Parts: sequence; C-alpha cells; structure tokens
Amino acid sequence: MARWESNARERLVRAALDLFTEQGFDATTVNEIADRAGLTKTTFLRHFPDKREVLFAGQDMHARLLAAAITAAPSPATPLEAVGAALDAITATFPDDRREFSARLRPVIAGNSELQERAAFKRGGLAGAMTDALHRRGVPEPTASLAAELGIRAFYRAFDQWADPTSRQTFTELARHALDELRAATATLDQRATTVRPGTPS
Amino acid sequence: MARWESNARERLVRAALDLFTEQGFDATTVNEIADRAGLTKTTFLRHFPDKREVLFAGQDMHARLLAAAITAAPSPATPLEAVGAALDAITATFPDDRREFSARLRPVIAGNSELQERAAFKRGGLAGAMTDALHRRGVPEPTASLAAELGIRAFYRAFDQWADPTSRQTFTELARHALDELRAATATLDQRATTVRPGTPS
DNA sequence: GAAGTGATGTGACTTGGTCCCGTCATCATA
DNA sequence: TATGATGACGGGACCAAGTCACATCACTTC
Repeated sequence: MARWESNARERLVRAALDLFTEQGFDATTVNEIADRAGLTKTTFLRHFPDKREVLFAGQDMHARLLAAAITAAPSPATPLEAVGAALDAITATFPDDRREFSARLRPVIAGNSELQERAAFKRGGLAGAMTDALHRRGVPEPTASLAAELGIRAFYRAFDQWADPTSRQTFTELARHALDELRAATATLDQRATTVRPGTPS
Repeated sequence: MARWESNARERLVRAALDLFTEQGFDATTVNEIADRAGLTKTTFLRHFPDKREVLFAGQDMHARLLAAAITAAPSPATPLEAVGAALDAITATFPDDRREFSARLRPVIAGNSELQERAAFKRGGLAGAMTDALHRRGVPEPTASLAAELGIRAFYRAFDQWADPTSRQTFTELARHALDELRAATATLDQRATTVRPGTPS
C-alpha cells in the first residue's frame, strides 16, 4: 500500500504511449516521456527497467494468473480444457476501459522491431507459465507445450479482435472461439487441399 | 564477391562467442570483441547491426531456405508434409562443424534475457516465413500458422538434441522424429490422463 | 600509374541505462 | 508535538551501445 498513491506509473505509461504514437518509439527519448509526465528520467527508470517495458508492464501478473487458473482447473479436465479455463480467467480481467488503450498499443508495437522483440519474449513467458502449470498437472511433453501454445495463439488472436472497435463480442467469447478454431485446425494438418479451392487465406 | 576475402566476420563471431563464454554477454563490450578480433568497434557495428546480432546472423538465409523448400514441395503434399520437407532442407545445411559452435551458443543465450529476446524474435521470423509460404500453397489460417509452429518446435527440439555431443543421430533424423512426436501429441490435447500415471514430465 | 571502390580506422556525438546521494513528504511512535 | 523511519523523487556523474561523418588504405581496373 503506497502512502501517497501517486499515479506516477500511469502518467508515465500514458505519456509514453502518446509520444510513441505521435513521433514513433525511436524518436522519443526517455527524458521526453518523463518530462511530459512531470517527472525525470531517473524516476521513469525506477518504475520501468527499460524504455520498452513501459508498454509491457504487468505481464508477469498475467503469467501468474494463467498458471493459477490451470492449476485450479478440475482434475478430470483435459489439457485443452485447462487451457480454456485459463483463457476464461485472463480475458475476464480485461475491462472495457483497456480496449482503446490496447487498440493504440498495437500499431506502435507493430512499427518497431525492438518492441516486437519484447513482445515475442513476453509471449514466450506466458506460454512457458502455462506449460509449467500443465506439467504440474501431469501433462507430459510435448503435449503440454502444444496445449499452451494453442492457448497463447487463441489469446492473441482474440486480443486483436477485441481491440478492434468494430467488434461486439466479449473478449472471453472471442478467446473461446479462437481456441475452438485452433483445435479444429489440428485435424487439418495432415489434410490435402480438397473440395473448396482456397484462394487467398483469411 | 569481396576482394580481400578477409574473414573479419568470422573472426568477430569467434571472438564474441569466446568472450561471452568467458565473462558473460553483459560483461563483454563491443570494444573488447573488436580488439580480440584485431578490429575496431566501428567495424564490428558495420558487420552486425548490434551486439546481439553477432550470435544470430544468417537466420534470414534460413528463413528463405525454409520458405523455398515449402514452395518446392510437391503439390499434393499436406501442410505437415511440406513442413517436413522444409525441415529436411534446413537440417541438411548444418555441417557437423557447427555442432560444437551450436553447443557453445546455447548456454550463452540461456544466460541472458536480451539474447533470449532476440532468439524469440528470430524464432518468430522463421515461423512467419513458413506460414507465408504455406499461405502461398493455399493453406488457410489457422492451419498454416499451426503447421509452421510445429515445424519450428521440431526444428529447435532437434537442434537441442543435435548440439548435445552425446547424440549420434543426424540432425535430419532428429527433426523428423520430433515432428512425428508433435503430430502425435496433437491427438492427446483432448485426452484425459489415463493408464500410465505420469510422474515428472520428461 | 591513375582513378575508383570497398573495407577499415578515428573521433565526436546522442541516448539508454546504472549508480550514488540528497531532498522531501508521509507515517508511526513517543 | 517532536522525532525517526520509510519510500518516492530529483540531480548528476558515469559507462557502453549505437550513429555519423570523414579519413585512410588495399586492391582492382582501365
């Protein structure tokens, strides 16, 4: 429990996202971000270990949440059912307030390879947390990694759709649907192109 | 075609890996690497866009190779067969000379999160290249991404085994086996823990 | 041999990130 | 009310990564 409950972190995140959107990630210095938030470079780096992390903070909590949900899943659940439970749990923690923020975040990350690196790393961390939790349930390799991978793919797919302001479904619904699609796709890996002539893939 | 055919790049890579192994990635400066290679910091940064890239250079070639092999696969091939062809192609390009180098590379990357970030990013690049190539074959989403993902997982799994000096199988054999295991695992995603009581997962 | 080309060297510069220390507001306790 | 502890913030020195402009040198080609 912080004593002043200052919103320094939040101010820094907002200032950073604003500046990154306006001038790009590279063209924005840590000093600029801190200035706009009414703080200093030192304070910025006290809150975030590096400049990129200001956009990714809080992912550790997500990893713990996913792992906890998998651990808490009923014991007869299949690997994919446990992963589905984890998706239910994590998607429920995204308030609608964050949709606009998420929507602004995506192009910034897409436009900078350093941020894409960090995103790829964080993604791996989330998948690893799920994999470990599945291991603790007794799910062997490579089933555990695979189930976790499907979960992560479903999560990001649903996240993209949810962040799109035209979307009307809930994050949870989108994630469940994405996971179903992925499960169905596993059956098509050994399937030759047949009846429907696929044009450009969607 | 370089005129002097100087082996500056190779000297830099070897010096870097040596120093990273000796003192760690963080504790090694670009100047040190360049010095040991008989060159300067500027020359290092001319060959590699940043300090990390000295350990990952050449991955773009691998991405092109994977994509080309998928494109060249016979047209009735299933997605996973095309991916298998890509694994055959890429594993064949790893001469046994590189085993020791690869074995030394792994712990260095494992010991530094910046390098893990870069590795995760490169991994995504390889998967993306395979996914695109599968799209061009008419494989729809999310089947294409999934097949590519299995291919990449099989590649890295086999790479780890191949880099282990106690391993006797060829890289190609290991990759094929890893892909088979992954394909088999897709059938276990909806399967409850049954007969064999799994202890610690392997 | 003269001109061109590409690899390397030199040094100045910006910025990210670390570290140490000082300041100040808040809280707990006497 | 005084006092000490704690935690957030500011200031500035410092190092290393990475960029840039310019000079040099080896080798090729005409």
